[in-house]
Amino acid sequence: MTKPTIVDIADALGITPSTVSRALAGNPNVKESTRKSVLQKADELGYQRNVIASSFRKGVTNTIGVVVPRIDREFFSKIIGAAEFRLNAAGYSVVICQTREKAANERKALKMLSSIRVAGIMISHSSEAGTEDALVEALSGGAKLVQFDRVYAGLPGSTVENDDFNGGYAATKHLIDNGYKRIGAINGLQSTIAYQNRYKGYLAALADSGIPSDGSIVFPDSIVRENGFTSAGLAIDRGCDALYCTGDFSAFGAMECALSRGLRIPEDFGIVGTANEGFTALVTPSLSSVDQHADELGDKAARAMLNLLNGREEPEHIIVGVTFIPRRSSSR
Amino acid sequence: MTKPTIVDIADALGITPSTVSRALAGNPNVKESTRKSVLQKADELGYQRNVIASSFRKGVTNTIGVVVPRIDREFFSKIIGAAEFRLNAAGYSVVICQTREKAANERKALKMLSSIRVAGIMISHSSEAGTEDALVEALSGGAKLVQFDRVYAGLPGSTVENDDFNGGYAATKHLIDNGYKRIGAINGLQSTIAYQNRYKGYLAALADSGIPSDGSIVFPDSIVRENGFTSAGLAIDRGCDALYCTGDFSAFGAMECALSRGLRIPEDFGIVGTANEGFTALVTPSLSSVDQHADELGDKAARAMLNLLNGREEPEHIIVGVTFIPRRSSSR
DNA sequence: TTGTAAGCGTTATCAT
DNA sequence: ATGATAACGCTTACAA
Repeated sequence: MTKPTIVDIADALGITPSTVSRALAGNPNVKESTRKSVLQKADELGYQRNVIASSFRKGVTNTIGVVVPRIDREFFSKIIGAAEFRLNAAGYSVVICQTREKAANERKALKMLSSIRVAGIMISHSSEAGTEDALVEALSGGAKLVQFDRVYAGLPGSTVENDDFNGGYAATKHLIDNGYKRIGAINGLQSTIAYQNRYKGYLAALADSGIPSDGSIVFPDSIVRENGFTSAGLAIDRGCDALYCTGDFSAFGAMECALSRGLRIPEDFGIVGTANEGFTALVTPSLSSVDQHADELGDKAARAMLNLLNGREEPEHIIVGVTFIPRRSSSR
Repeated sequence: MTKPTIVDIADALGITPSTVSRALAGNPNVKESTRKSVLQKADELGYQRNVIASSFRKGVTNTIGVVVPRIDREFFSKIIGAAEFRLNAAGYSVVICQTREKAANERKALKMLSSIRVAGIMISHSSEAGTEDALVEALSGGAKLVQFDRVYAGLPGSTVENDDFNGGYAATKHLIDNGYKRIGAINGLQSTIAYQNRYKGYLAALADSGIPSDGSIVFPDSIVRENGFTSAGLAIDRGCDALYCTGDFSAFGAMECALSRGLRIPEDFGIVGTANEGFTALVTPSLSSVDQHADELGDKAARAMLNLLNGREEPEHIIVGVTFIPRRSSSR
């Protein structure tokens, strides 16, 4: 026997499908007794709403598309985990797409999401820019937009970002407070806004303490371990006694370099990273880092999405605070 | 103006929607010239198939549900990342659900997936058992099943698991080969089949080398860092000079304990972990570990799913090999 | 408060 | 190779 529909319920009760539909949808214009009998019969028949039919009729699904560069990065997987939790609780399912940092993949993902008529799109853009048009196109069906972490200006919808400026500021200030005198920065490719803002924080902290900045000890490379190692070598050659790093892996590379040169950490050389990856607490010496509250960020992004879906008109622009976690690598 | 449909294309071309539908679906019974004109007109009008309508008509979506305990664990996020990549390439979208190790959440997730009529379900079960009925129910609509990592017997569909036995065997054998004499095990709660199999591998390696096993140096606790520390203390008290650990965090805890007691690693004490988490290569001393090839596992699980979706009848039961990665913590 | 009836866009069946 | 037609299950004006 085939799955029961609202018609079956209606027939069994001697009423019409519209009333059943209304009762099931919680429409207030349904007599309490009618609602009760409908719900009971539905239960009795093992009725399960045909979500596809419903979505088809309404022209939109109860699905949220989440687009990230990669899901297997701790930061993103935490965000997605938290977002999924809240969205699921609100009755939405979550479709994920990875761009692997490619604009072409991002376009494809957006196309796919719009084709399955998602109710909303949550996105952290790939490092390759220039997908605004595809995003606008994907929203043409009425999907709501929440951008998080990596955000484009000039688009509709809400945004959720870290307080990157203060992350950079706090980390740098901590190094200053610990007596480091010549503090370099491995500050990431400056095409990424977040990295720009962290760098601004770094500069502000130096300025506030009357320390002149020096471009020769700033290394705007991709923040991988190897680059951290290389840049740290140059920084040390140029007289640095500390490094602010906009990533943990580059910070770790820097630490390896300093240790390989016989420097003691934190006595001779201080290092702070960013992201508070799980490994930072486990390495020797443990690595100070800026925690980005990924869980909170994911949760807030999901809430912002739900607000839009629930009819909120004015977009929200949320800043999620960061927390500097001092550890051994910079505490003397 | 509203989104164009196949009716618009048909009207514009003076043919019927059926033909347009067939042309778009790649039905061979369509004249080449007709197909061409349809595709061109579709492109011209900016036609996008209404996937919901199509799914509605066909009774099934092009969506695969993936159920895992948590997405923010490296092992699972890698699996999902790889699976998403392959499934997307095959035209499927991926819905994710987290159970957070709770059977109740797993039931809810399965219900949700069946309600959105997913074409297939890929699942690694929560540690709370007993959801077979919900799974069977969720499959009643015809969805295909692939179980991975944590697998129940007696269910339809394919399975993809690690070669846990050989992981335990190889790691233990390596310790033996490095001259460790009294090798304990932090082997995880034995309700998990994978841990059972790893433990069997451990026992077999000992037996093959003529080393008697000793239950007093086997610690079947939850494999968190703290338990690793505690168990290692007992193991050391009981004369162990090495530990096989079925997880990396417990192995790390064990390492901390050994170091805190003034033991040198690997000279005095050897440790191997399992999972090859990112941090294992970064800690001091670096931690030997069993790599589970999470990417490969995710990819193979996705392929198994695609095979079922493409009509394969006989389920596959795939074992994904593991690789022991020797590092400093056990190499002397 | 409930019923009527139309229609969402696609696809499958049957006929031509 | 194409056309005609019905149907998938639900929602929603509109009418009663």
